[in-house]
Amino acid sequence: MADNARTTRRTPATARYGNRPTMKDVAARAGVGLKTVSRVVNGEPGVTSDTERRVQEAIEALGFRRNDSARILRKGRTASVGLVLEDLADPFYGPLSRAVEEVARAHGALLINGSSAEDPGREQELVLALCARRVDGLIVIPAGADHRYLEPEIRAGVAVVFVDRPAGRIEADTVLSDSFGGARSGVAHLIAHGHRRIGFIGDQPRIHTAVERLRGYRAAMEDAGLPVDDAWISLGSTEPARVRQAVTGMLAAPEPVTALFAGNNRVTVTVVRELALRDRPVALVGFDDIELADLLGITVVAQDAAALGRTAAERLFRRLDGIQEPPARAELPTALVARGSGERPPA
Amino acid sequence: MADNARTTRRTPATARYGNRPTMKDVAARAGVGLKTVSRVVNGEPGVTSDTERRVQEAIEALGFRRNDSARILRKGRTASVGLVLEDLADPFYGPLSRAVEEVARAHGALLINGSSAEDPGREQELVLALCARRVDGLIVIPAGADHRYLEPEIRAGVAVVFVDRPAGRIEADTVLSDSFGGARSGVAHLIAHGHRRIGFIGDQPRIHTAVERLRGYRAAMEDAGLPVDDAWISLGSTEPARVRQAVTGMLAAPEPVTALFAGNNRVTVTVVRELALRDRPVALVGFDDIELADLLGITVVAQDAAALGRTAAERLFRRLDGIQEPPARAELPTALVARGSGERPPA
DNA sequence: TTGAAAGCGCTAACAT
DNA sequence: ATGTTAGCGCTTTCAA
Repeated sequence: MADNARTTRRTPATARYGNRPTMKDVAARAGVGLKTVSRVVNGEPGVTSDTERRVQEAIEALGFRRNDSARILRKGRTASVGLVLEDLADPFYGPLSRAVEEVARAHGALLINGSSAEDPGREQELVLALCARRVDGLIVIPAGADHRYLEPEIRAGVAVVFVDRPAGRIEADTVLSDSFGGARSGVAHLIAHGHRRIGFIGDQPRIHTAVERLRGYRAAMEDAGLPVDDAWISLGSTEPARVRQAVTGMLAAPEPVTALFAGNNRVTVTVVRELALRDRPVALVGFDDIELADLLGITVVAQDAAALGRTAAERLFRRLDGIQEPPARAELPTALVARGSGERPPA
Repeated sequence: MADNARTTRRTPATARYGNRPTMKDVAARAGVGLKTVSRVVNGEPGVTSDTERRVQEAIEALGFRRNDSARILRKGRTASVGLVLEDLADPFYGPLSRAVEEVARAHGALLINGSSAEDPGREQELVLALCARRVDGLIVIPAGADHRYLEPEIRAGVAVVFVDRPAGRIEADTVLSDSFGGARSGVAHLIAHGHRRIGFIGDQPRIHTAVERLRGYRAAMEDAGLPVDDAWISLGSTEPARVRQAVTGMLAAPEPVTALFAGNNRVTVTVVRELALRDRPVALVGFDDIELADLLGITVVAQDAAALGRTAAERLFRRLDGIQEPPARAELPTALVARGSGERPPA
């Protein structure tokens, strides 16, 4: 046993992986060659059942588990995909992430998640860290507006799919919800219920969906031949304080709005809370569905977060399977769910 | 250029990593040694600024990015941690996961997420896959009740922290919410408002928190000297249909309950929906806070999901930093948030 | 059926 | 300041 692999380690200072047994150790213990262990571990044919048994015993005895880091290095595939989103704690992204995970799992891949916190620098840092790990593919909900930093990676073979928002300054597969159409139909719904002065409170203008939804708002107003007062439009942070102020401003005007369109789930929540403080019956339609919105009677334009994730992941794995199509853009429909708040007539 | 590394590849069939340039390629292009490239890439000292510039140029020109798979193999640390939870789409786990991510990020580590879907087999499969990847540490919200399969891994040096629910049949660091105390105070709150017949609707009895909360319920009843009728207790799946049936049954009895305690967020949501269909004013306290519960006036026993995640992750990284303490159990407090539904008097 | 040898791309140790 | 060599633990290739 003097030349046991353990004793010949040159670098005992750093206990690698807690000094786990390797295939070499298993081979030594079972009295077989390294490759035979590899065959057993991977279920490859060409091993007699007797040899296999001996190897299995050695594996059990030593508590061996294959080191996938080495396998990955050798095989050149990590069987993992990265998902960079804004914030996993946002109820919109949880289901999206879960849907991606399910598709990845069906393809035998693990999912590495990262939150950009809506910071373009952090997005890039995360994406490149994932590229350094050689994830097979990447799904990105972009925070930034310029993704040229990804060009070398894509050329090198990383598959990338953008979801929820489009890529900036590069061509790439993209899966979006129909923000424009959804907002347009939501605002049209308010107009159909008699409203003529409608406020729009949305996310920051550098976010694509915010701009698209505003465009939908304007289109609906124009379709109905209604004028739009700049005071009825407020884009900015989704911080409650900012949203509250916007609501207050629009309702305090000499000719106040009689209805509001909220640009996303976080805005909607704050608007609902703010309106609950007042007597005035202001109509409301929000973009994104929210848990318990049914009980509160909140009319929403719902998008299917899970479908976004699933569609993006399926596209990604088709790319990984080698399809050679030009980058495509998919747009998923939204659904107007009338629950009361959007059907209130003007005061 | 005849002996360029590219041309001597033995395995061109499988385009590894899309045939990305390696440090060797960069070294050849910059006319320096491999180790010099490594020094530049890792910001190590001992490189003249002129050499560094040439290396940087080669890196840019080739679009080189360090292959962390190789680095990981060599260094024996993956700088990643795994988190196995029940379902990332559940609003309770999103914030928990995000909190873990933030701590991991502060330690330079990435987070690999996996959902067990409350299936012990899937939990084990995920955990072992993460061990094979040699994640530095693991945070587990267990679905199963027997974690002896982790013993070899823990002996081999993987740090594991259990959160939200304790490990089964092994000793391990654990971070829990005070389910017993929280439920007890929630039920005591209902009793203090005059209720004597109180129903308990909880999750499946194989889930530790469900049992603990039921124990809290019983303790509160006993503290008040109140009898408990078995018909007032219903444990099982959190499927809406099952919960609806439980509510219906308890309210249809000859001596119906006048208040309900809901064992977790999913149960609460369904109970609220079910009660909204009836005229009878049934009091309700739910375990877990829910978005918009404030507007619906739902009294809850709130636990801090982010704090659970943060505490568990901090414990994990202290383990990775080498502390040698016996496994400990932390228990985080809950908070009763009165909003109306729990203060309704008996009908 | 089995195994020896080469090498994935990097870093550690040791020259120069 | 820079380079050379020897692995990390696995899979691939090829020979026995």
